[in-house]
Amino acid sequence: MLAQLALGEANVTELAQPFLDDMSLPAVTKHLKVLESAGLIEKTRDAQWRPCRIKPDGFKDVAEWMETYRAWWEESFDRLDDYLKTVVARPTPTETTAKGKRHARKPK
Amino acid sequence: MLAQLALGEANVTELAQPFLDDMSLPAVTKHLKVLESAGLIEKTRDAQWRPCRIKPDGFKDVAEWMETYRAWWEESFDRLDDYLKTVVARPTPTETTAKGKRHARKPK
DNA sequence: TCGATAATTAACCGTGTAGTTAATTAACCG
DNA sequence: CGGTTAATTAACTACACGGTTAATTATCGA
Repeated sequence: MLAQLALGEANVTELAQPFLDDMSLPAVTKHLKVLESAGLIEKTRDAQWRPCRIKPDGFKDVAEWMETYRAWWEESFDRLDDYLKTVVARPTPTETTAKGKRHARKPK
Repeated sequence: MLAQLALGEANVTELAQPFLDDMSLPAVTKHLKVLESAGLIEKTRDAQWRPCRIKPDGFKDVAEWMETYRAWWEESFDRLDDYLKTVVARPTPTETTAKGKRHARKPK
Protein backbone atom coordinates (compact mmCIF):
# COMPACT_ATOMS: atom_id res chain seq x y z
CA MET A 1 0.00 0.00 0.00
CA LEU A 2 2.82 2.36 0.82
CA ALA A 3 4.40 1.48 -2.51
CA GLN A 4 1.13 2.41 -4.17
CA LEU A 5 0.97 5.66 -2.25
CA ALA A 6 4.51 6.47 -3.26
CA LEU A 7 3.12 6.67 -6.80
CA GLY A 8 0.58 9.21 -5.66
CA GLU A 9 -2.69 9.77 -3.85
CA ALA A 10 -5.14 6.88 -3.66
CA ASN A 11 -8.38 6.22 -1.84
CA VAL A 12 -9.17 3.24 0.34
CA THR A 13 -10.70 0.90 -2.25
CA GLU A 14 -7.88 1.65 -4.65
CA LEU A 15 -5.35 0.72 -1.99
CA ALA A 16 -7.36 -2.31 -0.98
CA GLN A 17 -7.89 -3.65 -4.48
CA PRO A 18 -4.73 -5.83 -4.71
CA PHE A 19 -5.55 -7.39 -1.34
CA LEU A 20 -9.26 -8.00 -1.55
CA ASP A 21 -8.66 -11.64 -2.40
CA ASP A 22 -6.99 -12.09 0.94
CA MET A 23 -8.76 -9.69 3.26
CA SER A 24 -11.86 -7.58 3.71
CA LEU A 25 -12.27 -3.84 3.43
CA PRO A 26 -12.63 -3.22 7.16
CA ALA A 27 -9.29 -4.92 7.62
CA VAL A 28 -7.79 -2.43 5.21
CA THR A 29 -9.43 0.44 7.06
CA LYS A 30 -7.81 -0.75 10.25
CA HIS A 31 -4.47 -1.18 8.59
CA LEU A 32 -4.65 2.33 7.26
CA LYS A 33 -5.60 3.62 10.67
CA VAL A 34 -2.40 2.18 12.06
CA LEU A 35 -0.34 3.84 9.37
CA GLU A 36 -2.15 7.09 10.02
CA SER A 37 -1.67 7.02 13.77
CA ALA A 38 1.97 6.21 13.14
CA GLY A 39 2.19 9.44 11.20
CA LEU A 40 3.13 7.74 7.96
CA ILE A 41 0.06 8.65 5.95
CA GLU A 42 -2.59 11.33 5.90
CA LYS A 43 -6.27 10.82 5.13
CA THR A 44 -8.30 13.66 3.68
CA ARG A 45 -11.87 13.62 2.50
CA ASP A 46 -13.46 14.13 -0.89
CA ALA A 47 -17.18 13.39 -0.71
CA GLN A 48 -17.52 9.70 0.11
CA TRP A 49 -13.89 9.03 -0.73
CA ARG A 50 -10.93 9.19 1.64
CA PRO A 51 -7.90 10.01 -0.46
CA CYS A 52 -4.71 9.01 1.29
CA ARG A 53 -1.29 10.37 0.72
CA ILE A 54 2.10 9.72 2.19
CA LYS A 55 3.27 12.03 4.95
CA PRO A 56 6.89 12.68 4.08
CA ASP A 57 7.68 14.10 7.51
CA GLY A 58 6.60 10.86 9.12
CA PHE A 59 8.94 8.90 6.94
CA LYS A 60 11.67 11.39 7.52
CA ASP A 61 11.32 10.80 11.24
CA VAL A 62 11.52 7.07 10.76
CA ALA A 63 14.53 7.42 8.51
CA GLU A 64 16.29 9.57 11.08
CA TRP A 65 15.43 7.20 13.87
CA MET A 66 16.81 4.30 11.90
CA GLU A 67 19.94 6.22 11.09
CA THR A 68 20.66 6.80 14.76
CA TYR A 69 20.36 3.09 15.37
CA ARG A 70 22.18 1.94 12.30
CA ALA A 71 25.55 2.73 13.86
CA TRP A 72 24.75 0.83 17.01
CA TRP A 73 23.28 -2.03 15.06
CA GLU A 74 26.26 -2.47 12.79
CA GLU A 75 28.62 -2.21 15.73
CA SER A 76 26.97 -5.04 17.57
CA PHE A 77 26.83 -6.97 14.35
CA ASP A 78 30.58 -6.64 14.03
CA ARG A 79 31.08 -7.43 17.69
CA LEU A 80 29.19 -10.67 17.19
CA ASP A 81 31.36 -11.44 14.21
CA ASP A 82 34.48 -10.82 16.23
CA TYR A 83 33.23 -12.92 19.08
CA LEU A 84 32.51 -15.81 16.78
CA LYS A 85 36.04 -15.64 15.45
CA THR A 86 37.41 -15.93 18.99
CA VAL A 87 35.22 -18.92 19.71
CA VAL A 88 36.09 -21.16 16.81
CA ALA A 89 39.50 -21.89 18.35
CA ARG A 90 38.70 -22.23 22.04
CA PRO A 91 35.61 -24.36 22.72
CA THR A 92 34.02 -22.33 25.51
CA PRO A 93 35.22 -19.39 27.63
CA THR A 94 34.65 -20.95 31.06
CA GLU A 95 35.85 -24.39 30.16
CA THR A 96 39.42 -23.27 30.82
CA THR A 97 38.69 -21.87 34.29
CA ALA A 98 36.84 -23.42 37.25
CA LYS A 99 37.72 -27.05 36.75
CA GLY A 100 36.15 -29.38 39.27
CA LYS A 101 35.01 -26.44 41.31
CA ARG A 102 31.64 -26.32 39.54
CA HIS A 103 29.31 -24.26 41.66
CA ALA A 104 30.43 -22.56 44.80
CA ARG A 105 27.54 -22.94 47.17
CA LYS A 106 27.35 -20.61 50.11
CA PRO A 107 27.36 -22.55 53.39
CA LYS A 108 24.45 -21.65 55.68
CA MET B 1 21.02 -13.37 29.14
CA LEU B 2 22.92 -13.81 25.90
CA ALA B 3 25.27 -11.08 27.03
CA GLN B 4 25.81 -13.02 30.22
CA LEU B 5 26.41 -16.21 28.28
CA ALA B 6 28.89 -14.43 26.04
CA LEU B 7 30.98 -14.10 29.21
CA GLY B 8 30.84 -17.84 29.72
CA GLU B 9 28.75 -20.75 30.86
CA ALA B 10 25.96 -20.10 33.34
CA ASN B 11 23.10 -22.10 34.78
CA VAL B 12 19.45 -21.15 34.84
CA THR B 13 19.28 -19.37 38.19
CA GLU B 14 22.41 -17.44 37.39
CA LEU B 15 20.91 -16.25 34.15
CA ALA B 16 17.60 -15.53 35.81
CA GLN B 17 19.04 -13.59 38.74
CA PRO B 18 19.00 -10.09 37.15
CA PHE B 19 15.39 -10.61 36.10
CA LEU B 20 13.84 -12.21 39.15
CA ASP B 21 12.38 -8.88 40.22
CA ASP B 22 10.36 -8.79 37.04
CA MET B 23 9.62 -12.38 36.25
CA SER B 24 9.48 -15.88 37.67
CA LEU B 25 11.83 -18.77 37.14
CA PRO B 26 9.47 -20.77 34.92
CA ALA B 27 9.31 -17.76 32.64
CA VAL B 28 13.07 -17.91 32.33
CA THR B 29 12.95 -21.62 31.61
CA LYS B 30 10.57 -20.95 28.76
CA HIS B 31 12.67 -18.13 27.46
CA LEU B 32 15.71 -20.36 27.46
CA LYS B 33 13.76 -23.07 25.71
CA VAL B 34 13.05 -20.66 22.88
CA LEU B 35 16.71 -19.76 22.57
CA GLU B 36 17.59 -23.43 22.62
CA SER B 37 15.10 -24.46 19.97
CA ALA B 38 16.34 -21.55 17.89
CA GLY B 39 19.78 -23.13 18.04
CA LEU B 40 21.35 -20.17 19.82
CA ILE B 41 22.20 -21.89 23.08
CA GLU B 42 22.91 -25.35 24.35
CA LYS B 43 21.80 -26.79 27.68
CA THR B 44 23.85 -29.53 29.29
CA ARG B 45 23.36 -31.12 32.68
CA ASP B 46 25.46 -31.18 35.79
CA ALA B 47 23.54 -32.84 38.64
CA GLN B 48 20.61 -30.56 39.42
CA TRP B 49 22.07 -27.71 37.42
CA ARG B 50 21.59 -27.00 33.74
CA PRO B 51 24.64 -25.11 32.56
CA CYS B 52 23.94 -23.19 29.38
CA ARG B 53 26.43 -22.08 26.84
CA ILE B 54 26.22 -20.18 23.61
CA LYS B 55 26.12 -22.21 20.42
CA PRO B 56 28.44 -20.34 18.10
CA ASP B 57 27.18 -22.15 15.01
CA GLY B 58 23.68 -20.91 15.67
CA PHE B 59 24.88 -17.35 15.83
CA LYS B 60 26.97 -17.87 12.77
CA ASP B 61 23.85 -18.91 10.89
CA VAL B 62 21.99 -15.84 12.08
CA ALA B 63 24.89 -13.61 11.17
CA GLU B 64 25.02 -15.07 7.70
CA TRP B 65 21.30 -14.74 7.25
CA MET B 66 21.42 -11.11 8.27
CA GLU B 67 24.29 -10.48 5.93
CA THR B 68 22.27 -11.70 2.98
CA TYR B 69 19.51 -9.26 3.89
CA ARG B 70 21.70 -6.34 4.79
CA ALA B 71 22.21 -5.38 1.15
CA TRP B 72 18.51 -5.37 0.42
CA TRP B 73 17.76 -3.53 3.61
CA GLU B 74 20.24 -0.75 2.99
CA GLU B 75 19.10 -0.40 -0.59
CA SER B 76 15.53 0.22 0.39
CA PHE B 77 16.73 2.53 3.11
CA ASP B 78 18.54 4.59 0.49
CA ARG B 79 15.57 4.46 -1.86
CA LEU B 80 13.42 5.93 0.88
CA ASP B 81 15.99 8.62 1.43
CA ASP B 82 16.00 9.46 -2.27
CA TYR B 83 12.26 9.52 -2.41
CA LEU B 84 12.07 11.92 0.49
CA LYS B 85 14.47 14.26 -1.26
CA THR B 86 12.21 14.35 -4.31
CA VAL B 87 9.18 15.10 -2.17
CA VAL B 88 10.39 18.12 -0.25
CA ALA B 89 10.10 20.32 -3.36
CA ARG B 90 6.87 19.11 -4.97
CA PRO B 91 4.03 18.73 -2.46
CA THR B 92 2.48 15.49 -3.73
CA PRO B 93 2.99 13.44 -6.89
CA THR B 94 -0.64 13.38 -8.10
CA GLU B 95 -1.43 16.94 -7.20
CA THR B 96 0.03 18.03 -10.53
CA THR B 97 -1.95 15.55 -12.63
CA ALA B 98 -5.69 14.77 -12.63
CA LYS B 99 -7.07 18.16 -11.75
CA GLY B 100 -10.83 18.31 -11.37
CA LYS B 101 -11.09 14.83 -12.80
CA ARG B 102 -11.04 13.21 -9.38
CA HIS B 103 -12.42 9.74 -9.72
CA ALA B 104 -13.45 8.31 -13.02
CA ARG B 105 -16.50 6.25 -12.30
CA LYS B 106 -17.51 3.63 -14.79
CA PRO B 107 -21.04 4.35 -16.07
CA LYS B 108 -23.38 1.44 -15.73
C1' DT C 1 -36.19 11.11 -2.71
C1' DC C 2 -34.11 6.91 -3.29
C1' DG C 3 -30.60 3.75 -4.62
C1' DA C 4 -25.86 2.98 -5.20
C1' DT C 5 -21.18 3.69 -3.63
C1' DA C 6 -17.27 4.45 -0.19
C1' DA C 7 -15.84 3.82 4.04
C1' DT C 8 -16.20 3.22 8.86
C1' DT C 9 -17.83 1.28 13.19
C1' DA C 10 -19.38 -2.31 16.33
C1' DA C 11 -19.08 -6.57 18.08
C1' DC C 12 -17.01 -10.48 17.69
C1' DC C 13 -13.35 -14.57 17.20
C1' DG C 14 -8.94 -17.40 16.88
C1' DT C 15 -4.26 -17.48 17.71
C1' DG C 16 0.29 -16.55 19.50
C1' DT C 17 2.97 -14.62 23.12
C1' DA C 18 4.48 -14.18 27.57
C1' DG C 19 3.61 -14.54 31.79
C1' DT C 20 1.60 -16.70 36.31
C1' DT C 21 1.12 -20.26 40.45
C1' DA C 22 1.35 -24.80 42.10
C1' DA C 23 2.96 -29.30 41.63
C1' DT C 24 6.58 -32.38 40.21
C1' DT C 25 11.08 -34.31 39.13
C1' DA C 26 15.75 -35.03 40.10
C1' DA C 27 19.90 -34.73 42.38
C1' DC C 28 22.82 -33.69 46.41
C1' DC C 29 24.14 -34.08 51.17
C1' DG C 30 23.99 -34.46 56.30
C1' DC D 1 15.96 -41.42 54.75
C1' DG D 2 14.53 -36.71 54.58
C1' DG D 3 15.29 -32.00 53.67
C1' DT D 4 17.06 -28.67 50.45
C1' DT D 5 18.16 -26.89 46.03
C1' DA D 6 17.63 -26.50 40.81
C1' DA D 7 14.78 -26.68 37.30
C1' DT D 8 10.90 -28.15 34.75
C1' DT D 9 6.09 -29.21 33.76
C1' DA D 10 1.15 -28.50 33.94
C1' DA D 11 -2.61 -25.80 33.77
C1' DC D 12 -4.23 -21.54 33.49
C1' DT D 13 -4.69 -16.34 32.43
C1' DA D 14 -4.33 -11.79 30.10
C1' DC D 15 -3.70 -9.38 26.22
C1' DA D 16 -2.39 -7.77 21.58
C1' DC D 17 -2.89 -8.73 16.85
C1' DG D 18 -5.23 -9.34 12.77
C1' DG D 19 -8.84 -10.65 10.94
C1' DT D 20 -14.22 -11.38 10.33
C1' DT D 21 -19.48 -10.19 9.36
C1' DA D 22 -23.20 -7.15 9.80
C1' DA D 23 -24.82 -2.71 10.57
C1' DT D 24 -24.22 2.22 10.01
C1' DT D 25 -22.91 6.72 8.18
C1' DA D 26 -22.26 9.89 4.57
C1' DT D 27 -22.33 11.45 0.03
C1' DC D 28 -23.46 11.58 -4.85
C1' DG D 29 -26.45 11.49 -8.74
C1' DA D 30 -30.49 10.11 -11.61
